[in-house]
Amino acid sequence: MGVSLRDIAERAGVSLATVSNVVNGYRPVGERTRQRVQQAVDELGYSPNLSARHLRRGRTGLIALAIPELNNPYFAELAEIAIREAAGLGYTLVMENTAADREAELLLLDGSRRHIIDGLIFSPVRIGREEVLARTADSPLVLIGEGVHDVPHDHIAIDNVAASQAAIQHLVEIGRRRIAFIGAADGGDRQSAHLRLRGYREALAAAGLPYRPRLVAGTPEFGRRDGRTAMRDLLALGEPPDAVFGYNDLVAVGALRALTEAGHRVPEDVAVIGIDDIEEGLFSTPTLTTIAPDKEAIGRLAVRRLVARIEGAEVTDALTVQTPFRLIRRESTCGRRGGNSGAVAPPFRYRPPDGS
Amino acid sequence: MGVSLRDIAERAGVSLATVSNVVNGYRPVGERTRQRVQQAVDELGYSPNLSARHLRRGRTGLIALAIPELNNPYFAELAEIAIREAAGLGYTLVMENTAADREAELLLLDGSRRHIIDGLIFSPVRIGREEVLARTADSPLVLIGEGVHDVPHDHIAIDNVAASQAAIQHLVEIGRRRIAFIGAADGGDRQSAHLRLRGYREALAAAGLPYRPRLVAGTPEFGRRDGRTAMRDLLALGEPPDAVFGYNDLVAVGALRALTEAGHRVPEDVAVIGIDDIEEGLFSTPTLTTIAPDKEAIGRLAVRRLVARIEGAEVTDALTVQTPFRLIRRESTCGRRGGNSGAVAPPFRYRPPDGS
DNA sequence: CTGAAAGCGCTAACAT
DNA sequence: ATGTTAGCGCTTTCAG
Repeated sequence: MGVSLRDIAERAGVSLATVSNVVNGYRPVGERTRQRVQQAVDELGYSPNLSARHLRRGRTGLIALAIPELNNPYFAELAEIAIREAAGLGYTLVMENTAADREAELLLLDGSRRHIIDGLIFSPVRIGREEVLARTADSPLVLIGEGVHDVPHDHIAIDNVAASQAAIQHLVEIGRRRIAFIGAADGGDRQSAHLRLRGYREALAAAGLPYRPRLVAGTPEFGRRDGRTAMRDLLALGEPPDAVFGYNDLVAVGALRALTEAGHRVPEDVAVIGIDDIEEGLFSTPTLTTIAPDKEAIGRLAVRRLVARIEGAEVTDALTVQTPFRLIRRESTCGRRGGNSGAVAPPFRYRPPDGS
Repeated sequence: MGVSLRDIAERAGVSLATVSNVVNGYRPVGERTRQRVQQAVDELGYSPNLSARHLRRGRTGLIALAIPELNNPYFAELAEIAIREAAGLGYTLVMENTAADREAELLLLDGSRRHIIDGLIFSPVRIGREEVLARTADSPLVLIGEGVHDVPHDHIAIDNVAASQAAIQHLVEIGRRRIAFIGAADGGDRQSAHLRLRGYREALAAAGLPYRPRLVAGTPEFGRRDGRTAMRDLLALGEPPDAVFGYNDLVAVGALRALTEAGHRVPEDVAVIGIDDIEEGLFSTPTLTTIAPDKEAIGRLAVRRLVARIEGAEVTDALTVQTPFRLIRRESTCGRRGGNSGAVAPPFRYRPPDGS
């Protein structure tokens, strides 16, 4: 094994506790003593054994971020932010991919892994309020996304209904009337798909447009392939749509591809919009108009709330934060070519998050 | 705290050691005893405290995967595979994003984090052989990618020179003569960029084509933006190229975008090929021809080798494995439209990896 | 086949 | 300001 506190203590001629205090700064230490200890630490190359520390403290220093699709760039970007934030606070973040699987989600809530992590940031899609309430593990839980509401845990998400409305409103403003939605949850269990569908319907109503069920396409999952397949089906309709709202950017990219393959012009024949603002949408042909959530805010806030809870801030009630989003207009709805960065509209709606 | 071995032991009226043996199966246990213990475990809901186990065993059950760009879908896909494989072997994988930063890479090799992980899978890009040899940490290390060679560690990678050659050869076969390369390492420290450049040069020579330094574009990093910028520069040349080989798919996608913006047709005017086979290339317009490494093999092998070392297989020498790759022809070099999955060429070169 | 007991390295309560 | 000491929960000899 490596160098332990005891080795340092002997070398420096002091007690274990003193070394610990020099290393961690729990208690003040005399200047001369500190120097002797520091020297020993440097010479022997000490670094603490985390297993021991964690055993003693009852914490592991690990937090988990559980997401339904690691392959979705949106989550990859979110993960990157969260990892950075966690590291800054002295925690190591491990990623758990539930693959949108119900069993995996249940296991995460109460499985044996729970003993290895101090807290969990969770984006559930296949379980509901009941399951979260039934959880027995007592480590802090922060929810992200719209999967579950009204549970006694911190919760961070954008307002999906409002986001959808913003998307549809934009399509209406550029003169579209037959607006399709791709990515309604087929199985019926992805809450955010329902909310985005609701926003779609409400925005249509507000614009005085009829709701046509045939223009709503369900998808088994929410990747590029799903978007492409659904778009093909939509095109097979007698009268195809003149605009498409994708559940997310991945679905929208798939729709884009199907349209191109079928020889339709975007946005002239069909306009396309998504949600997530993944970098890919800035480079697709045409570039993709999107609703951009504030990933930075979501990732950082989630980690900060979680760490605050872990470190004992039981004071506040569970709080729900709506993070801001904005509409980014690009070629897929505007028809401009050659722009190298989508024009940024002023925030459609901005609710400044409550700092941790 | 939770339920401990002691709780179970008391409940079942046996000793600690027996419970441990029932739970872990280290030693045989009498049938009746085992049942009593099992019952207690079920009733009380025991699951082992990993910190304690790790302290005792001197291992943490954590392995790290350190990559230079989490945002690159290639690495995200690789990570997903590795996480799955690690979980199957009873390990938790944590991701470390070095962001291609030299300091971050050095820290990983010898920093304090090393005490928290049992082993490291590392894709270095800014450090070289010397630094790896100078490493003092003694936990197992598996290298992936071409960053560092000839060190006493297991190493898994594709043959970058051969991969480049395959790419160039393909471009030559479809009649291209002015072939550019985007993604030479500007700073000069990304080894794989050098190797891919070498393959490019050798393949040009083999085809009897001249090497034109002006057709080689360096990039500061290797993302979509870099590809786009470099492509623009290339187009500003008096006589632009008729084909482009991107360091990776991301760079190629950026080049694709620059070409489209500038009004060039792909592949008629300029053919484009990349390396990595990210899903995005299957949905871009045009779809992207690419050299596809066997990510599944790389990810699984890396984890398996590492775990084998951790668990004491000191027997074999460090082994270097070349994983297979293949050329996938899509629209960006073939001009076919409407195909929904790129035609798959037979493997250009296949070296079956040595199973762990 | 089962039990008793010695720590793994660290922190924190209690002394001095 | 510093030292002593009792465990955290587990694995693993060594005895029976």
